[in-house]
Amino acid sequence: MADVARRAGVSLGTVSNVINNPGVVAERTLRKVQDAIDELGFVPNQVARSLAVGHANTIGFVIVDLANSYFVDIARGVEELADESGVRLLLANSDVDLAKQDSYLELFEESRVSGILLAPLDAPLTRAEQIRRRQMPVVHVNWPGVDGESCGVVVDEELGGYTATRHLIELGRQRLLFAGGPLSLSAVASRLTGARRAVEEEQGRVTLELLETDRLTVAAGLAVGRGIANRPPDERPDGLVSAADALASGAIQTMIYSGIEVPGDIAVIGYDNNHFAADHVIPISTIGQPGVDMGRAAAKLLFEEITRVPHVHRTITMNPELIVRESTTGRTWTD
Amino acid sequence: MADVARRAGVSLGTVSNVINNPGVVAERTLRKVQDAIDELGFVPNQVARSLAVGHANTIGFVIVDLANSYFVDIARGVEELADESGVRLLLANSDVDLAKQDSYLELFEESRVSGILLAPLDAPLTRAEQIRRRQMPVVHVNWPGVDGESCGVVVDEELGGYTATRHLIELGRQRLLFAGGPLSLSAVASRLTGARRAVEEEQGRVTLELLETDRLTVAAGLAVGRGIANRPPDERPDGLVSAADALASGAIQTMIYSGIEVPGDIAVIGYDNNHFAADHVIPISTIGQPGVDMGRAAAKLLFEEITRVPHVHRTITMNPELIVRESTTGRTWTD
DNA sequence: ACGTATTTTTGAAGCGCTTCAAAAGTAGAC
DNA sequence: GTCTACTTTTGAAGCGCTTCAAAAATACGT
Repeated sequence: MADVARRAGVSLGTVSNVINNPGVVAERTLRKVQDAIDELGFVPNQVARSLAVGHANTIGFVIVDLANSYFVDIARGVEELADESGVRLLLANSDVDLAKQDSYLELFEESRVSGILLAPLDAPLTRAEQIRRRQMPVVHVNWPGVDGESCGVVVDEELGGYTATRHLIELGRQRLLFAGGPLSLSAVASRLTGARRAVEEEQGRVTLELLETDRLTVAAGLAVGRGIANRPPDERPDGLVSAADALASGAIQTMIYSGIEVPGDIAVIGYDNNHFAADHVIPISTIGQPGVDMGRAAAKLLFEEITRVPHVHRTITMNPELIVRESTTGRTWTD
Repeated sequence: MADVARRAGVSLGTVSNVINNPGVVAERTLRKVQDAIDELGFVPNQVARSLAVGHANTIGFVIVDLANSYFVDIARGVEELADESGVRLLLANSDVDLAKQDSYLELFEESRVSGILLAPLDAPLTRAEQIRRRQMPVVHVNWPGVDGESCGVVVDEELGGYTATRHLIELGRQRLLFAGGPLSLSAVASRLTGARRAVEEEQGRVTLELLETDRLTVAAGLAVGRGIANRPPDERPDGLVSAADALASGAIQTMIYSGIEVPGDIAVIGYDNNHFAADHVIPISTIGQPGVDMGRAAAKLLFEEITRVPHVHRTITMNPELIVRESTTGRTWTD
C-alpha cells in the first residue's frame, strides 16, 4: 500500500480512503490512486485490515455433514443473505465428528470472523457456548437456541411426522408402518411422535406399527422393503411412513421389484425432499424442509447479533412442507 | 496477550514462545503462563499472528459444486492431508457460477491463506492465473495444470470410458449404447472417446450407438430408459454405457419397470461411483473416481508449492477404477 | 483581498502478534 | 570465586492496514 501511495504521490491515509471511503476523496486523486493500484496489481491485505478494524467481514459456517444436500441447501440460503450484506461466507465440514466441529469453531473464533453459524451434531455444545460467552455471535441451524441465550433455526420435525402421516390417513390408509431410526436421533424421534399423534387422533381407526432401523440409508430401506415383501399380503401395511427419502427409495425399489404396487398396495411417503426423490422411478411424496429459507433466517439472526440490533434470543421454528408425488397418489412416471 | 504476560509476570515474547515454541521455555514459566491463559480465557488472535508471520496456516478450497458427492470426497482427502500437516481447510462453494468462483479466489488471496485449491468450472481460469502470478500457490483439482506453470490433479476420463466399455465387451455384449451429455462437457467427451476406442479395437464385432442427453441426471436417465423400452426388443442394445451413475439409475429403474432384465437383457454400467450406486435396487457397476486420493494428491502438490520444495509443475493423472456390481454381472440384491 | 466555512489530505498512533539480537540467568569446570 | 558455555527471558521493531485530529487546500461571500 505504501508503494501505491508513493506512486500516486499521496499519503497512506488517502489510499485507504480510496479503498474504503471513495466518496470522501476528490475525483482527480481517486483516479490517480486507482491507476496506481492497477499498475502495481495491488491486492489489499485483508489480514491487516481485519487486525486494524478488529474483525473480518466474513462469517463462518460449520456444517455437520456436507454430503447431505439438506445442509448444502442451508448453506446456499446463508450465502444468499451474506451476499446481499456484502459479507463473505466460509464453510467448514465437521464430517459428523465432534473434535473437528470444535476445531473449526476455534479456527473461526481465532480468525475473528464476525459471527459463526453452526449446524451441530446431536451432542453437547460446550465449545459453542464457551465461544458465545466470549462475545462471539453464534447461531444454531437445525438446532434450537439455548434458552434465552442464543438463537437457533429449526424445522418442526414433530409437525413433519404428523403431516406425513395425516396425508396417508386422508388417502384412506389404515394400517401404517413407521420406518426409521435410530430413535436416539432427536429428529427421528420427533417425527415418530408426530406420526403417533396423527394416528391417535383417529381413535383406533388407524394403526401404527414401528420398525426401527439402524440408519437412514437406501440400504436400510432395501431391508425394510424386503421385510414387507416377505410378509403374507394381508399382514402388510397399506401405508409406509419413512423417516427419510433414502429409506423410502430403498423400500420402494424392493417392493415394486417384488410385485407390490406403489402406491396401489402400499402408499409410501419419505422425508427430506432429497434431490433424488423427485426423479425416482416412482417419484416420492415427501416432507420438504425449507433449507434455503432456514439458511436465510439463520443468517438474518446472526447479522442481528453481529450488528447488536437490540434483539431477544429466540428459536425460529419453520414449518415443513408436504410435497405430494406419485408414491402416494398413484400417477406414475409413464404419464 | 499483554494481560496474560502481566498476570504471569513475564514478557510478551515469553507468552508468544509458550504458544508457538513451548520447547524453548522453562518448565516452571510454562506452567505459570498456561495457568494465566486458562484463567483469562485467552484466545490467540490468528489475525494478528497471520499479519506478523505474513501468511495464515490455512488453505482455501474453492469447490465448483458442493452438491456433488465426488467433490465432497475430494474435500475429505484434502482435509486428511491438511490435518496431518496441522493446516486448516476452509471451503467455499462457487455453485457453478464463475463470478462466485472469482470472488472466493479473491477472498482467499486477500486473506493471505498459504495456498488455494481450485476445482474449477469448465471455463477460462484467468483469475486463478492472475493470482498465481502474484506468487500465491494455486493447484487445480479435477482440472489439468496450465502447461508447466501450475499443477493439477485429474482422473483419466478417456481411460474410464474405455474401461467401462471394455468391461461390457468382455462380458460378450455387442450392441452398445453410450448415453450422456452434453458433449460440451469435456469429461463426457473424453469418456465417449474412450468408449469409441474400446469399440474400434473390436474391428466391427461391436457397435456403439450414441445418445446425447441434456444433463447427467436421474430424470435424463429415466428418459433414456423409456426410449430403450419403447423400441422393439431386437433393436435394443444389449449393453448401456452411461456417462454418470444418476443417468444409469434412471435408465435401470424404467427398464426393469418395463420388464427388461438388467443385466440379463441389457447390462448397464454407470460412472462416478456415487453414494447411491451401491445401494441401488440393482447395484450399479461403475467407474470409481478416487476422490479422496485426488484430494490428498492435490493437497500434497499444494504443500510442495507452499514450502517451495524445488518442484516442477505437473499434472497428476489418476486412474479410474472399475467397480463391478450386479448391473453387469447378474447377481442381484436378493442374494 | 480577507475571513469563514467546507472539502481534502496528511501522518502518526494503534490493532495483537512474531522475531531476534541482546541481556540476564544457570551450571559446570577449574 | 571466576570463566566459559549454555539456557531462558526480554523488549523493541515491524507486519499492512484503519482511524482521526489536525493541517492544508479550496470555495464562497462580501
